[in-house]
Amino acid sequence: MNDYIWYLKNCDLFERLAPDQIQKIESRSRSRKFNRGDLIYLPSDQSNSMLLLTSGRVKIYHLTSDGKQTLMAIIEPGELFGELGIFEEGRREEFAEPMIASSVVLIPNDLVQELMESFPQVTMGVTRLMGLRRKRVERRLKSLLFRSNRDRLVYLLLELSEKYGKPVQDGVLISLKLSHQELASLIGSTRETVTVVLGELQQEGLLVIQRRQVVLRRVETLASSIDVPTPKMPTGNQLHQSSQGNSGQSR
Amino acid sequence: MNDYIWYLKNCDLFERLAPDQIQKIESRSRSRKFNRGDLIYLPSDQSNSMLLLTSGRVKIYHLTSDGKQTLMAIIEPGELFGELGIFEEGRREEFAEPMIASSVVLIPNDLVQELMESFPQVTMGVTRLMGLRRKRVERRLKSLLFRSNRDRLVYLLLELSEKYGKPVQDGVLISLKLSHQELASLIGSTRETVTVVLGELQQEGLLVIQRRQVVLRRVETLASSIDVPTPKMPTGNQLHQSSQGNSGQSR
DNA sequence: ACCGAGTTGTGAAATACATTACAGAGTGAT
DNA sequence: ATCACTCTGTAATGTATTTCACAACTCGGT
Repeated sequence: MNDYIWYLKNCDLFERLAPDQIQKIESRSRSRKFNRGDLIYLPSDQSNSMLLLTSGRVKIYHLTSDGKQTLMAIIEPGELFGELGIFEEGRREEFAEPMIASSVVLIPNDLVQELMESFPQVTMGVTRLMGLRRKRVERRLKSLLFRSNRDRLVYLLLELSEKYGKPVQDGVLISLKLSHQELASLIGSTRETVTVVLGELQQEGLLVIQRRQVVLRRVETLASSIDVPTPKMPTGNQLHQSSQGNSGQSR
Repeated sequence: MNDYIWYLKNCDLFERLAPDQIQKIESRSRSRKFNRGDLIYLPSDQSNSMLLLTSGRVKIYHLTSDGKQTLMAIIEPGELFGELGIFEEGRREEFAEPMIASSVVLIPNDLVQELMESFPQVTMGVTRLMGLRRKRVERRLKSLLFRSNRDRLVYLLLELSEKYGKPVQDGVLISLKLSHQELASLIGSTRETVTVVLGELQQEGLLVIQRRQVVLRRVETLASSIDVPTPKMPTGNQLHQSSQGNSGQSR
C-alpha cells in the first residue's frame, strides 16, 4: 500500500529495529500528503502524534496576535517534528505548513511510548533529538538577545550554511531559497531591514546575492564579526537532499 | 560522608530506583559547595557531568563579547542542570554561578548513560526534562521576537509567577528578588528601560513594587494584554519543586 | 552608626529600527 | 507576450530603546 516503510527504515530513530517492528510501526501509523497552502497542524490541534517528513519541506511557525510570523524551524525530508507532544497529550503550540507539496508519516504518541519502553535506542534517539534541538534554540536565543539586527542576520546565515551550505568556487552557497520576509521572520525583524542589511553586507564584499540565493564569501570574517566559531559545512556527500539540491519553491 | 543521598532519592529522576542503585550513584558522584562569586562551570569547561542542585540557587547565563549577560535559567534546589552535555563530551556553553551559597552533586556522564541504558524510567525522565525545558525556551523565544520591551517584561513576570508566585491578599507576590539589571538580562533589554517600564506598570495599577519584590495585581489583565493564557499559579501547597517536598533545605 | 558597593530613579541626547509609501524587477500562468 | 502576482529596492518620517550621566537610596558588613 504505502511505501513509506523505506523512510522508517532510514530514519535514525528506527534504523536498528527488526523488520517486524518496522512493520508494526507502519501498520499503526498513516501517511498523508499536503499541498502548499495546507496546514499540517495548528495550535488548537491535539498533539497526539509525532511526525516524520518523507518528502517536501515544512515550516514550523508561530503567529503573534498582530499577524507576525515567527519561523521556528524548517524541516527537511527524514526529519521528525511535532515531537514535543509525545508525553503530555496537550495542544500544539505552532503552525506546521508545507512550503512545497509534502508527505508525512504520523506516528501516534502511544506507539512512540511503547517503542521507547521496549527499545532503549529509540528512547536514546528521542532524547538526543530533544537535546540537539534544545541546544539549537538556546543558541538562537542567545544570538537574538542583545544583538543588532545586522548581527542576527549574519548569525542566521551562518546557521543556515551549516544545514544548507554547499561549497562553491567563491564561497558557500546557501541552497535554500528564502524571501527577505522569511529571513526577517527568523530573526524578529522586518522585510525592509533585511533588504537593506543584506545590501550592506554585499557592499562590504562579505556575501553575494544572486537570484534569490546567497553566497557567503569570507565565512570566517562573518563568523568572527559576531564572535562565534566558524561553522562546519556539510561536506556534500550526504544529508537530507531528497531530490536534487534546491528544487525552487514554486511561488 | 555526604548525606546528599536524600536528594538523590527525592530527585524525580531517581526516585524509583532501588536503594542499592542509589547507593551506587552516590558512590560515583561527588558533592561540592560553592559560594557567591564562584563559578560552577564556564564555557571552556568539559561537560563531563550532569549536576543536581541540593541547596542554594544557581544562575545559568551567557556572556556576549561586549560583556552583556543573558540569563538563561535560574535553578532551584532539586533541579538538574548542565544536562545538555550528557551525550557528546563537548564544552559547556554557558556560565553557571551560584546566586547564593550552594551545593551541587556532580553525576558523571557515563554513569547517567549507564543508568539510562538499564532503567527506562531514567531515560524517560531525562527526555521529559529535555522536552519540558525546550518547550520553555521556545516559548521564551516567541515571547521575545516581535514584542516591545514592555510586553517582554510582562511576559517574564508572568512566567516568574508560575515558578515563584505566592498568592497574597492583593495579588500574586513573586518571591524572588531580582535586580532590574537581572530582569533586563532576561529579556534582552537595559537596566534603565526596565526601571521605567516597571514604573509605568505600577502607575497603571497593574503591579506594585515593594522592597525589591513585585506583586502582580490583575494577573488576567496582564496576561490578556500580551495575548497569553493566564498562567496557573503555585497553589500554595507545593512550590517549584520539580522534585518534591524540599521546601526547607535545612542542610 | 557608618561606610561603600550595589542598586534605583530620572532626564537629555543619540540611534537603530519600524513604519509607510511607492516604483521597479522577477516569475508563473494563460 | 502579457498579465497578475509576489518579491525587492529605496527613501522619508516617526518612535521605541539605548546610551550617558548623575543623584539618591538600600543594605550588609565592620
